[in-house]
Amino acid sequence: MNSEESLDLLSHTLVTWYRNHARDLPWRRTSSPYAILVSETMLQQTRVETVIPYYHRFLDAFPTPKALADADEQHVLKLWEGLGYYRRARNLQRAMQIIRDHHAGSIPEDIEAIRSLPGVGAYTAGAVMSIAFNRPYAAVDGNVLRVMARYLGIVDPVDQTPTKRAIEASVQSAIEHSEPRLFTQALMELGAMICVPRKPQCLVCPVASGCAAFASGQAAELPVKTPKKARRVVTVVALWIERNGELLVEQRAADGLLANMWQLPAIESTAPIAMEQTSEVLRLARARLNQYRTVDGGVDAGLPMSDEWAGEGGTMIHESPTDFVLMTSERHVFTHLEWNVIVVRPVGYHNLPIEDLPPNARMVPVEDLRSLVWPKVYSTILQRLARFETGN
DNA sequence: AAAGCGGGGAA
DNA sequence: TTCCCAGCTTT
Repeated sequence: MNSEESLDLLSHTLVTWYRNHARDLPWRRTSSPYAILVSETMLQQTRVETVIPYYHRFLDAFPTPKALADADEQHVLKLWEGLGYYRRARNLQRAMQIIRDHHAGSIPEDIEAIRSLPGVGAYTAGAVMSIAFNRPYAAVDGNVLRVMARYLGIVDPVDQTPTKRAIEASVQSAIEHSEPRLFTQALMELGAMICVPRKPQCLVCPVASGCAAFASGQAAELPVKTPKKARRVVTVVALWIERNGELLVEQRAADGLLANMWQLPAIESTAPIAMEQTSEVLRLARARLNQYRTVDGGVDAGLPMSDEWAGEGGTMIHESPTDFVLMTSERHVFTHLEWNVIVVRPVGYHNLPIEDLPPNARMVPVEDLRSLVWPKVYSTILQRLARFETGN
């Protein structure tokens, strides 16, 4: 079988298999390009089972491009809370603002226009064109890279640009001889159900007869990927400062990790710190607390507190190494780094300048914490320390 | 080309 | 633990 014949087998046999084996997924029950774009965005680097409840809640709240474009960003993030890669949510909203302002409120049937939207790359553009509009544009995701690397017997690393381009060209060739809407989904369905990363089910694969890796017995060894860099470990010392039923919280910066989400006031140290190293944790906690104390002219770090701060018989925080109490700790692993969050409460310190907080900080009643948008690790911590529920 | 960007499920 | 998931953007 030559390569043209084997791609022809893919184009037809795979689609036939898909007609009989497709899972019943929510986004397969719609023809709305908007709903399909929402699903594709949520599905980036995220498993189908994880996405399903988010997909329903999100479309319920934002049923049209305009509804999403006009929404409050924190509302959008709230419905994305727990799903991760939060930039996707903000990009999707920006994209719908472009659709509202420049495309009369509907997703255009135009590959270039779709591809230019923020958060839409080659895969998502191809997916929307093929799935929503049934147009022959290749959509190559991680499933497809794996399936095609095996099917074509590609031993070069699939995460390298030249390899990926070659696979995209093959998929493009195949989809042009197929039913685009079905072909794109069939390829991914095969990757999800049969041609899985470990222990591929070649004996029930509908296209095994054309598969190079099956012929050579290499299926389980493909695809080849370049090794990933090790994660950094970061210690995060977070402050629990509660007064009159209100907790001091901060909104993170508008860019970077967990952008615009909320957290406890925290300080990071790139040097890994064992929990037993109390002195280093205390040093970080003091440094962070001092940032608040200097907001309205408090004392400098390391100096005794002024009379203004020593009121109510509060314990001076610099007097002893026992001026903070450990409340809890939580480890959280991201793709590229690892947080060890240590939550400490200052003891006997009651006079924070709550009338003069920096613009990103607030005192929030404990019962209202759930209305803010929290990263998973803080959601876990708040549930433990404040009987707090977000549903995530 | 490499790195940043979440969270969870499976082996 | 490690891998990787319907990836995109920035540097």
